[in-house]
Amino acid sequence: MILGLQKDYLNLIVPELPELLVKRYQLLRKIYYSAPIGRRPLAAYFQLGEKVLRKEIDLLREQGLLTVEQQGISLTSSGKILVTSITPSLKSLLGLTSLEERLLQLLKIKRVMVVPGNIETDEVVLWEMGRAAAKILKECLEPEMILAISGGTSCAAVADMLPEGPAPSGIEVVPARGGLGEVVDYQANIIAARLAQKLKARYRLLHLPDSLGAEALQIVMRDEKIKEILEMINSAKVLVHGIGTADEMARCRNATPEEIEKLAYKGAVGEVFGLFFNAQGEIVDRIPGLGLYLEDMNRHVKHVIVVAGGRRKAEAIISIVGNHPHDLLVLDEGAARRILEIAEGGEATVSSGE
Amino acid sequence: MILGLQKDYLNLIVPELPELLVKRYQLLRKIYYSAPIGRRPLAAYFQLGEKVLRKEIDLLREQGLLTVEQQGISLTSSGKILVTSITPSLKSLLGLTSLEERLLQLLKIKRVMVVPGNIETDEVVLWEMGRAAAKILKECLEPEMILAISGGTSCAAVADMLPEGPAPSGIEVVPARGGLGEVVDYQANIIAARLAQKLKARYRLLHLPDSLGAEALQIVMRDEKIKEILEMINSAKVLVHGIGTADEMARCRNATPEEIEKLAYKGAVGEVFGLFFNAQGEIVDRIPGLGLYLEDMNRHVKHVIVVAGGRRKAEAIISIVGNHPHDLLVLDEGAARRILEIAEGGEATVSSGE
DNA sequence: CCATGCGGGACTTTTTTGGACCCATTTTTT
DNA sequence: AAAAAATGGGTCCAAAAAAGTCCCGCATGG
Repeated sequence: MILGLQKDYLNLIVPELPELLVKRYQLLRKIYYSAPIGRRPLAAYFQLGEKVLRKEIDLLREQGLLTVEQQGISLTSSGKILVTSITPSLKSLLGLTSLEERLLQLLKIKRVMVVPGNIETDEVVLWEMGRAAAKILKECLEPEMILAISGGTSCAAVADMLPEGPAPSGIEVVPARGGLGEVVDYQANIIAARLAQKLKARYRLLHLPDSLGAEALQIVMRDEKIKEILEMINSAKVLVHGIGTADEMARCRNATPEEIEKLAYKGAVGEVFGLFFNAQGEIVDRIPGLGLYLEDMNRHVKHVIVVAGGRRKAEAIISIVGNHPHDLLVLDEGAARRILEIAEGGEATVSSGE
Repeated sequence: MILGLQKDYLNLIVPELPELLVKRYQLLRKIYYSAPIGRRPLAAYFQLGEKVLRKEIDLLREQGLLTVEQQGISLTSSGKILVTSITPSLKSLLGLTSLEERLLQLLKIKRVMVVPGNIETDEVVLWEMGRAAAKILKECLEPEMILAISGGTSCAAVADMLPEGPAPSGIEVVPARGGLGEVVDYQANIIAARLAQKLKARYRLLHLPDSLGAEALQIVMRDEKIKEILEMINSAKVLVHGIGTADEMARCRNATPEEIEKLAYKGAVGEVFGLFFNAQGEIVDRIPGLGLYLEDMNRHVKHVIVVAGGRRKAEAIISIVGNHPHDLLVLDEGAARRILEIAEGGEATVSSGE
């Protein structure tokens, strides 16, 4: 057996380190986002016994990382600094850095960022992903840029976690797509507005009337204001979007059983902008609506930031990110590990339903 | 509280890490040097219960770091690699690296190396120090060099731990000093011979007859062979020596109680080459004998490697190393911490007898 | 050939852990 | 203003894990 990096030594000689580390890191992270929070809700959140959690809290309090007062548990300034600063070393210690490298060459993208944890079992991972993506987003911003953002909880997290502060001037934010009767699209508008507020930028929304017939779209498109926004969307320089799994998207738009079966037959695994992709990254179906055209996007866009988390999103991420030249992927550890499991088992093809 | 380096985060969030780490590291290190060794002698060595030690052994075995067979416990190849490779990261994790930096500027020397552990409670630390010093020594070697080495267990360890292998040609090894009726000087000769053998180099010894009168020294010095060796010693380019505490040296040479009292009165704290130094680094007494002259040494020598370990050697090290431009100091964690304790308590003066 | 020391297992005692409460107090809600 | 809920802290007790002790079969080395 050949020993690798320095960090691996630690895991060999103190194998209980990762467990201790992630347990306490998760704890601190949760408190960071939920402070002040009581012992009982915390224990319930992590499904731990009350005494077990109390012991951890006592330990961390003795380390000066948190204070426990009548109104609940909060982080001290040291604790806050730790939670925000430890991530890089934690990542390399947990092997997430090497995970990132493997993803980078597997998906052939320019940059990837794996956030520790699994969004499906720890909701703060969503905020962490949002924070990571927001940080990247800020780096991409330039004056007079048009920024398109889509809907979904992931994108909402990006907007939420973006720190309010100075930003390049003249930026305009638009939703990436206006759909028909979709809650998600409604959120896209809200998210765009919120993002613009954080960036102190202007924004334009794309409101389409509910339950519009597909043929009526042609008429709506002739509207000057709609046309203008559509042009803005398609000349966006930065695009932020999440990724949906095909089945969830179908269920969410109240599809009939036949429609769902049809989607499955076509091999749809992922959805983005109302477009359904199969495992090979080909479009196999679309939800009627207006917004981004993929061809235009590939021509004009400068940065595409994809945010997605959770093991069940793995196939969709492979399908979409692996087959399009996206700039940057922010995902969680759960999705990352699952992606590599799938890739190592059957090279980017959908298989092993777990 | 301001958080410092990355490593410190780990110690904050997993405060039990150092304990686990050093316990297992010491264990592996001991096995490394004593393999194959049984469970019971190991438990006795570390003063642990048999069951406690067994648990650690089981854990390390499951990690593939050691094998336990009928004839005892040994390290696997992974274990050996780990013990020899983990030292740097271990040192920075235990704060030894910052200890080194503080020593560097306190003693105003060029290079310092702190070996984890305390020689007084763990004898393998002596071998580790020897190995560290031997490594440095190898770096210093050049062809046609004269190498002087003194006596003592520390220097013996250096010679013992030096790996047999190719070395620059034409090197000659001499003992740094020939004393009168000293066991230590006898060792110096042996150590020089052993070192030369490891380096495949020539060596010259300085044998002086026992219990020679001080006045007889003058006569002996006129001997051609003795003179020749003395010249070699005083033109040595590399010098390796240990450090003795004044009281131990006095006791070891069977000094009378009056002599010991006299030494204490003069403020002697450390000894090297038969010269006694007070806390200010001044020579206050000397054991009759032949060998290195300090003045000559300072003029010709290129590298001086000092090896010393143990908390009780701290004062002596401060006295001697802190007041002479020695090149390199190899010491153990015990001595290092004690030195800084003393220095912080009373700035390089002898105080706080613990 | 025997004595010594080895690892491994079994048994018992001790310590630690973990779960379920209750309590006084503060904060929030009504 | 009063009641309701949530806070941290403390206690009791069962369960589990840890640790000390002893014994056994076996290889090795004198």
